[in-house]
Amino acid sequence: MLDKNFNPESFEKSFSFEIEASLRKPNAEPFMVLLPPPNVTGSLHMGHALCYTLQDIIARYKRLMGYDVVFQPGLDHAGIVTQLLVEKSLYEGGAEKGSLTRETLLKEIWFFKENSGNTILNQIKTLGISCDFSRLRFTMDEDSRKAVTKMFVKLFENGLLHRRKKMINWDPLIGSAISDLEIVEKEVDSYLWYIKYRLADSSESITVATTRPETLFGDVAVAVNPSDQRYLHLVGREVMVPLVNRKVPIIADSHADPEKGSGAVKVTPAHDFNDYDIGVRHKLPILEIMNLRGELNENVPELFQKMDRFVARRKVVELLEKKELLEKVETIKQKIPFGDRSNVPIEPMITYQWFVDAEKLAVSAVKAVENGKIKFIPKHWENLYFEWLNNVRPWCVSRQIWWGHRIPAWYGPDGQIFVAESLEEATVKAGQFYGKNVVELVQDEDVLDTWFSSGMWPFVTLGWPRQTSDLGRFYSKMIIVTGFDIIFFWIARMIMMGLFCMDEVPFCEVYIHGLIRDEKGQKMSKSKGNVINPLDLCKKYGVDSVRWTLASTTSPGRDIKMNEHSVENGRNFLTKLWNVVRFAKMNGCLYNHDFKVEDVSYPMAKWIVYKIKQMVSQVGSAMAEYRFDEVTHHLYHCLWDSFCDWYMEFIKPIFQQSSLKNDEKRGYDLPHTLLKKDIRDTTSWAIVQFVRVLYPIAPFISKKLSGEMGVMEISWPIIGEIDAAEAIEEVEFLKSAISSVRSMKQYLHIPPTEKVSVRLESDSYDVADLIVKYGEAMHRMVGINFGKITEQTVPVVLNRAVIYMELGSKIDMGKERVRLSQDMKKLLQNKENMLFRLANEDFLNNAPEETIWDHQKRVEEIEDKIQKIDYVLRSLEVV
RNA sequence: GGGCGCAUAGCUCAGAGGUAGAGCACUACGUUGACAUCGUAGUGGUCGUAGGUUCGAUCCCUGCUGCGCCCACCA
Repeated sequence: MLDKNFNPESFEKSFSFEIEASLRKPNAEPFMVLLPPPNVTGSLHMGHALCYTLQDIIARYKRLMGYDVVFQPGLDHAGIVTQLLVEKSLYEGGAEKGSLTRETLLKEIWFFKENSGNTILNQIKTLGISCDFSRLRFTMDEDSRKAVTKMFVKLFENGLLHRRKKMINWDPLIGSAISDLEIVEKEVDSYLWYIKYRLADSSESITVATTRPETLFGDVAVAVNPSDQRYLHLVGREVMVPLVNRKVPIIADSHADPEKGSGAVKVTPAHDFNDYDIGVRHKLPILEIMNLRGELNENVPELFQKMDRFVARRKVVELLEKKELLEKVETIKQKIPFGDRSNVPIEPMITYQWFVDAEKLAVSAVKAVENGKIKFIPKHWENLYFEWLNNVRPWCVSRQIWWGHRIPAWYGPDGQIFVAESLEEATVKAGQFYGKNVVELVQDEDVLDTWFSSGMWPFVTLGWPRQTSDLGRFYSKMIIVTGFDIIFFWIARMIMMGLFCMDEVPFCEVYIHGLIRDEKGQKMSKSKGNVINPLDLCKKYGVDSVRWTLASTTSPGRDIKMNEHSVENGRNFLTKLWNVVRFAKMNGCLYNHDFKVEDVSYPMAKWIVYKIKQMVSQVGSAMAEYRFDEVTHHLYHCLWDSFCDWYMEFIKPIFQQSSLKNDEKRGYDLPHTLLKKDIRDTTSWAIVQFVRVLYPIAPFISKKLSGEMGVMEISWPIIGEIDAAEAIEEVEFLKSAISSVRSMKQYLHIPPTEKVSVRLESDSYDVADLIVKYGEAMHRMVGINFGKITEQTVPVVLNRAVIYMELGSKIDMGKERVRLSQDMKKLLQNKENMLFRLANEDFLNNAPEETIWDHQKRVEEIEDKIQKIDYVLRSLEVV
């Protein structure tokens, strides 16, 4: 027997889903869910919990629907993050800065990976995520290394990958190039300094406004707008760069904006993207004044050499002021780019890097979404995808760090590049190139952007470059579930690389979920201290409750405001189900495998079968559309409202009849022995359907309760056809009768426990039959006895029936009349509205037939009620 | 500057061209055998704003306002 208390912890640990996750169905339709591989350094946060839960729901549902499902787990080596983290812990452990060699650091990181990489995997298992862990992959495992290397060579040989000297975003803290995507703009308080540049050949000067005075050492020109009348006469003349007194020209370039600053701008091609472009346009020299650590180099006066860029800034300003070259200073709000991992301002630097021609790869990637081969859910995210890909710039894939896939390029003594899958191959190529056998080759020091390997994940996890059977079977039959923030980083790159490499889209659906926020709608962050740990929630409320809550609060295109309250809600629902099963077992219900819904005859049973059939189909449609909120909604209301509140209450007398004494039976005897078995079977059947449909969302309790009902295998319900129209009518009538009587009792302040005698009158129903079938239940549910009425009565007007309640002297006839008159007024108003519409010719001509028919039916119903109330009102007048 | 999303009950959010919904909260009443992690009955909304299309708009279209986000630029 089940515990009285619902305690998820007591059974959650006893279920493992590894076997069913690894089960293959070679003859079924293939379907794959590709888990976005979490970072090895990661630990589970709410975002993971949501993302993974949704995928798990999909994977489990697809399994139930008979698909051959691969739910592929993995871990991402997360180059920069991991290296920073391990370095930090080593330094904190006493290692001297700069003392680490490539080999020792890599050894340490691998050690860290072996020991900590499992943390998040175990957390994923705790959440009940049914990945096939026997397929676990790591983005830096040997197979991945081979694949990445091959891809690099392939891109290179197709002319889509080049090594170029270009200006890139340099992160001085990490000491590496980073891509455009790894930058975050931050608004900071800053200054705009107005600096006087003296003309070389006169005492005149031109004022230049800048936010970066320290870069003036690298100035090679001053630019003004060609249409700026103030400065036109100066174009072509020369100015002295302050502090170094180097002559540079004044040039006309449209980049200079007369509205901004002083209208004149210093040009530093080596350290600013726009200035670099100006430099190219005007064939200006490039003067680099900074090293890769963000310190000024030997091209600046000695005083400033090796000085940090921000220290140098203060010093420069100080000196300019002293020399009276500083005209004025404005305080401004400025947005400047920061490295997203290092959180330091990035520095544009001209360096050699490897670039993928993303512009070329983007063409087919855009097409694949345009022509519907890949669908985003919700669809509007496609706009974002298009916007980015249509303006995509070369992707800088080289990183000057050590943790990652080493770039498979080797350099000859003269700098000649040999891109190959191995040193041996490179050596052969070099031999051919130089015409001799022994050539000393040096491998590129850099590693690849982490997203390079992630971008290949859909086919690498399927075995590529080996032509495995999985690769042919599951590639492009996938769904990806993820947050919008990695549409560029990951989704777009998977599509580009997949199309390039496999000539086919990697997946067909991309489900983009919302962000989890705190209850005030703020982003969760450690610094704000508003982080909710999903595992804490699981511990407190049970994993299933958390999963249920995540599913029920997610809706397309909307972020989730998370609070514990909503988890309580989920827990309460599961508790309800738990108690349903307790009730069933107390009454001897066990799943009967021979039971057929077609054989059900008792109307209440037919009704619940119908309700469940309807629910299953609604849940199925919702699942197909990934509307997890609707899935839970339908389940919730079918179980709680239909099954618990009505079905269970109605069948109690049948289960409990035997315990009643004769004088308590009030003559509502039914052929109980027969009925009891039918009802037991129906009840068990119903519970099993609930538990099955619940399985994708709350697998632990589903398994547990399914077992309790005697069903070991969970499968999706298949429900036969039944003709339930009459039963539905009857039950809906009973429901409205009971609700109305309850309402009336409350209205008249009759205590719920007080029994009331009633008389049911109807020309549409067989009153005696209803009383035999449901009298006992109605007695229990509302405290009414069917019998003779002698005293004053109050009528409860129903559809096609009236119930008269005996109330003795408690009724205030005057009050009753007022109440009924008010009801009447509303009904008349309602009827009038309907009739007005029905009298409108335009309405009749244009509205769909169904709508018109609906209106007419409604009028009939209203008229019936009006008639009854009218009748009752008149009878009250007689009294 | 370009783009996207959102605006419905006190709160969190569904929703559909034809009688406005749920959960929570709130009010009143109620624990004898499934469940107080509960039950019953209620209160509560001119669906942001101004126009347009339509027989009919809260839903479709346009403008506006407010909030959130993305991209680009910023000397």
